[in-house]
Amino acid sequence: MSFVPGLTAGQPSGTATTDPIVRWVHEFIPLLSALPRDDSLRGNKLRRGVGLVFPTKFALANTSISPSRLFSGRWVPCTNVVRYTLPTDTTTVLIHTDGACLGNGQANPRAGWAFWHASSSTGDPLTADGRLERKGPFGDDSLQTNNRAELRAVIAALRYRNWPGEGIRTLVIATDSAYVVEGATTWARGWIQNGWMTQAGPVLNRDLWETLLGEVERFFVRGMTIKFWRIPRAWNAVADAAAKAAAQRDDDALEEWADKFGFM
Amino acid sequence: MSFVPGLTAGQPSGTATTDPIVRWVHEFIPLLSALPRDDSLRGNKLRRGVGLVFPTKFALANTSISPSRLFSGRWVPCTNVVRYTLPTDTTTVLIHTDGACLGNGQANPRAGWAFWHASSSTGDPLTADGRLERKGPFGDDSLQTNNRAELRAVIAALRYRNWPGEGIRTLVIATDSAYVVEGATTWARGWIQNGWMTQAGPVLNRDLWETLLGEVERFFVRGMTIKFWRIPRAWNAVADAAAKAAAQRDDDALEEWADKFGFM
RNA sequence: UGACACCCGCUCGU
DNA sequence: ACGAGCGGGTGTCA
Repeated sequence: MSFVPGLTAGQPSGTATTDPIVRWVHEFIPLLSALPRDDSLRGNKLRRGVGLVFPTKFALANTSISPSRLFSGRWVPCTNVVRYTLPTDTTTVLIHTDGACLGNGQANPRAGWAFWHASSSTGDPLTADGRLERKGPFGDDSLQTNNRAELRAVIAALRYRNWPGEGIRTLVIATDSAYVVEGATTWARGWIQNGWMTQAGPVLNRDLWETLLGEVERFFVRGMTIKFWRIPRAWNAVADAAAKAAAQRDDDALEEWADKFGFM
Repeated sequence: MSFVPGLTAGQPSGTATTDPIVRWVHEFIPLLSALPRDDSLRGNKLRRGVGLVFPTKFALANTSISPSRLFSGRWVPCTNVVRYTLPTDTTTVLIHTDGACLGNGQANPRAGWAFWHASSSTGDPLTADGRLERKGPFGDDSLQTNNRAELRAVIAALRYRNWPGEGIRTLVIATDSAYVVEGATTWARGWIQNGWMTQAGPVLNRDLWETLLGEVERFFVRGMTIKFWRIPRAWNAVADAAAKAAAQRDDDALEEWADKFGFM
């Protein structure tokens, strides 16, 4: 998690220090005062992110070490599932996301999303999935595209459960989409500063980007952090298969945005 | 047979005419002046095509009419074989080609090619076949793949005999490989214009594509035209069986490219 | 220009 | 059921 540059820019450069406590105060106090006064950060209502805080890249992401080697299954009693956590820090949980769009860019595209968040006690992967809705989270008509599906998968994962309520302090989102990872961790800063413009015009899928940032902020004030990990496609087979299957399902795409909450 | 766009672009659009003679002059004169000055088009030496002329798709290729219904066997005295020609035009001859590659993409692939060009007077199909060489026509090391085998089959068929010498004016190559048909009739134009690049990098099997185009040009100046027909796999059983058998033969693949010329 | 996805099609195979 | 060999395209950004 890193902070929006504008909020910390006021700190005189002469006061630079390596004391982590001092750094924390300098970074955190202005951030708290910038929190929205309304209650949009409470509850689980959809909200647009304001650039308060941005996700970062998963630091342990290495050249060739796969998620399955870095994270290990750990049985979670209250939910009765096996989540994948760091052996050194069981409050850091891994989720794989993926989007699919059959006929992407063609006449009748069908987009679907999925994420893999746990395994059953018998070892079967537990996934959630769905068709991409015809409307965005704020009611905008939208197209069925691969990139919207990738973004939708992440938002679905973030909104699936009250993750901090499970004691999770860091959620690692593993995806093969550089669009998602770079957008959330790098490009979003610039977009917020320049009014959501790109070289070629307005940023596309802005509604989903803002929703994603909104979720990150909602979790931030509850002490949970979001990290992104760009993984090779070959490491994302479970979520990939689920997303393809969801896109293929014969039921038509829902008209309106519809959150899917996990049991409990 | 169609002409390279750049060579006819000089014709003022105002002179458009439907007179076939005039059209022929406009198209053919610049083409002739673009012919290579050297003698690379004479004899039967291997040469790289330069984009002078491209094969086209067989126009009579229809939804569901099979080669065996469209072409009929016709005894050719001087060679003592039965060739398959159009009843309405016995100078148009049909050849089936196919490539095979056992263990394609695996550790030790074995590629072979075959074509079916005639039948004996007793009705047995006459085919030619071989293993794919380890080196390309210009000496490049190359892999044993299905697509190289498909291309090799076409080149082998074209170089098998002095076809125009038999009075043939159109050679129809029937293959189940869309890679071969689209590549030769559609994609090759673009490749020549942009330096043999594709979205993902250099065009693969360029040596074989250039050789194929070279043969087309060699025949063009002798008044013979090459047409391609994409047929379903089920219609290519004879060539398929021969190609598989050639790939399976225990003799190792030849190191160097080796043309096979038919008897006579 | 580059990158990562998402596909569509045909073949070749295990 | 799985994979590779090949091409065409769009979705998106820097």
